[in-house]
Amino acid sequence: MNRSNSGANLPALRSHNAALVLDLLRVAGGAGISRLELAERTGLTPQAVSKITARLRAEGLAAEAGHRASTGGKPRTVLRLVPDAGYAVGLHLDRDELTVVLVDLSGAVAVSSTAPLDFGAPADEVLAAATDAVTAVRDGGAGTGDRRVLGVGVAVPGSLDHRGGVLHRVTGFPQWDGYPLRDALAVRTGLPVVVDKDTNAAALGLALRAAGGGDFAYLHLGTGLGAGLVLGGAVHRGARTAAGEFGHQTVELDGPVCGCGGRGCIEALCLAAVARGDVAEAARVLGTGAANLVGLLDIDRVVLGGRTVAADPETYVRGVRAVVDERAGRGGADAPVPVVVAGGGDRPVAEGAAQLVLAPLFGRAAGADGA
Amino acid sequence: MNRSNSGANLPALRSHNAALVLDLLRVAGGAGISRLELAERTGLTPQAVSKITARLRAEGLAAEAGHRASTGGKPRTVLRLVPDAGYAVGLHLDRDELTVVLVDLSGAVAVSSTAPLDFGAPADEVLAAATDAVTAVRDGGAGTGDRRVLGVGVAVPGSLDHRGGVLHRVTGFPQWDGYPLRDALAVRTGLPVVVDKDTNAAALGLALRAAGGGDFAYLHLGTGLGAGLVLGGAVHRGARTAAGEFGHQTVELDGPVCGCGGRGCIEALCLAAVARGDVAEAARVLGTGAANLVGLLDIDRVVLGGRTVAADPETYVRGVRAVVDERAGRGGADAPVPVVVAGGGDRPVAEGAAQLVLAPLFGRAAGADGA
DNA sequence: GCCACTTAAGCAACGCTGTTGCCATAGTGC
DNA sequence: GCACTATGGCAACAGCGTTGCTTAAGTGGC
Repeated sequence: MNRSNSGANLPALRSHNAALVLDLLRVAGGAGISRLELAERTGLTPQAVSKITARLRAEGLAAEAGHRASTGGKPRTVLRLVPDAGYAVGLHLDRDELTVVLVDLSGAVAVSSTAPLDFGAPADEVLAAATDAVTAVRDGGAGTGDRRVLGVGVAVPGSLDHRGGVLHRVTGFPQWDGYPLRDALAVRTGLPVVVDKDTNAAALGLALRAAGGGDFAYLHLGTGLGAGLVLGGAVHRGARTAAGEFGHQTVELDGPVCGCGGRGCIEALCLAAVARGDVAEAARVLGTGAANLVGLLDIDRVVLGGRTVAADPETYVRGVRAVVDERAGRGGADAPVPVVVAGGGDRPVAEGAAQLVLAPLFGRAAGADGA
Repeated sequence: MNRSNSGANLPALRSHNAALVLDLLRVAGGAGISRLELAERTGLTPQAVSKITARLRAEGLAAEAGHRASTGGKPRTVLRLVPDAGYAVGLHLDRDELTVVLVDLSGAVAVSSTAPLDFGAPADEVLAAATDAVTAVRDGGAGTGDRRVLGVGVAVPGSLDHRGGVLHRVTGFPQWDGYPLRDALAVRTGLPVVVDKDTNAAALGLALRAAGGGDFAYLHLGTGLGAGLVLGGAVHRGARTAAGEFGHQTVELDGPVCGCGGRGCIEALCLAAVARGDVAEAARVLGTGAANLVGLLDIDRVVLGGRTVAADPETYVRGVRAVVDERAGRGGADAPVPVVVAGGGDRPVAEGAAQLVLAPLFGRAAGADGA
């Protein structure tokens, strides 16, 4: 088990194992997975897996889906996740745009929409727009009978308190400082709400597309430069939800002054290169930060995103990969760390926000740090 | 529970809760802790705590130690860890020196010794010296009746594979590349052996002196510059035990060439400043890296160590603290991140190595990453 | 000095967990 | 058609924390 500070009883044991199985079903996707594979992966006995999957089937979360070819005996029964057993709303509040998605348990987007937003408007107006967007996707799309919506995940720019769901100051929008977004939206929608930084949401969503507990970094280059970290399968937030402050790391001692008051911040250098059209240099600077990160945390995979990257993804991937590979080569690493770009424009953030709600179901809630 | 990839059964549940209680007893130290406090901290019922502590007492790991003052009813019985219920050997193999310690469950050093070592000598010779040192501390000291030694933790410089206990190349000592140190020493001593990087060991040992699952960084400045990270109470190693590569992060784009082949590595800049006697500049450079780290991971506490730091601890602490505080102030953090220096010269590494053996007892084994 | 009250800790019964031993089911191959 | 193999469920079981109640050990009022 883990190093969480709380004791475990039988219900906790049960939900831990159920989450584990559910996560394996999720990762298996449409292909499904058999009971014996589940037993091997979890270390539980086949009988225990049978009991657990029976419960999941009774709850409607899992279903049998055909059989594998026999290997000399009774063929294995394939189980898969029932995607529409639950949904989550993902809401991305950006500075000028609102994106909302409805995703099912498998992570597939059922409904999605985008609208302009003035994040600088009074809180009530923004909240009303957000509430309307949530209501719209809950009722939208075809076959909208009785969808079980588990909650709303909200991704916002800037720093905040994840535990309390309270925003801190967002650069350029001081009126949000101290605003209890989680509780306010929970009252309006009648749903549980989780709030997190946009980069954390994106990182979670992108990390969940792959299996396992690998360590993962998402680097977002848009109007600013930030990072989301997923360590051991869960978002690493730190005690104050302040982790991921990637843009203001110093990569040039006594370098040019940054808007934050520091000197030689990677964000300032990167954005300056972008501003003068030197994409290759921006990618090299970004790659330097990525290489620092990979070396420091032994990250397994780096994903780039954000509008600026989306404008010229190949140059950024090539530039970042070059720096990361070169550094890794010096360290004697065997396999290079993959560097890829996130697809889908800004939607990964909204999808990741929805995953903030779903992740606990799959045992991927953060540990002692940011739960 | 956690996001480990393995299922949990009743014995796992039991040992999880036992470890949790044991960790609270360890942190409480000589002051002890009552059953009801344990119940509050763990979230378990008082009755469950009674059962768990009864088992621990039966195994000799815990004992009753007096009573608290009454608050109107039966006074609480204080429980404490029995330190000599188990010991661990910590071995620090450095480039020119061998340090060995015997610590008890509470982390107190019972026996300790240091001897010169030629790490460049043939492996057999080094191993023989290490084995002798282990044997000496097992039998050394007073009242050496029947100490239960749980294992040997070994800290070595340079990169390695923690899982397999195999060394990679150590700068300047290529003959160790691929050497199966763990198994070799396990055979010679007849004890379980755990191998880790010196910085990781030091970080673990220093982090365990405080309670809780805070995120902690140890920065070691000696012949090189490295870091050990403790996230959520356990060492963060990454999938390849490569995390903590702090010294070769770039803090000056196109800066001076470093021995690693890169440019502007923090290690090169820091050591260059040390070489020309500019301790304040070295501290500033180190502080820049520390601030990068604190911002990226939302680290709670930074500890400095290593011979170079030990030569002028106050200047380093002051310099690093200045940079970290200044950066934190810009980010709007409330409380400054403490920056302190590790006491005890090189012994923290050996003590931490011993904690590599003890940590699992207290539920602080690494998670999916490096277990 | 006695009694009422409060708090701590243990005993016994209980519900629920995963495990074990055994059996039914459903295929393959001779 | 039979022997064999692998899958998966049924039933009994040991062990976990929980619940309800009892006993132990103090304080404070009268």
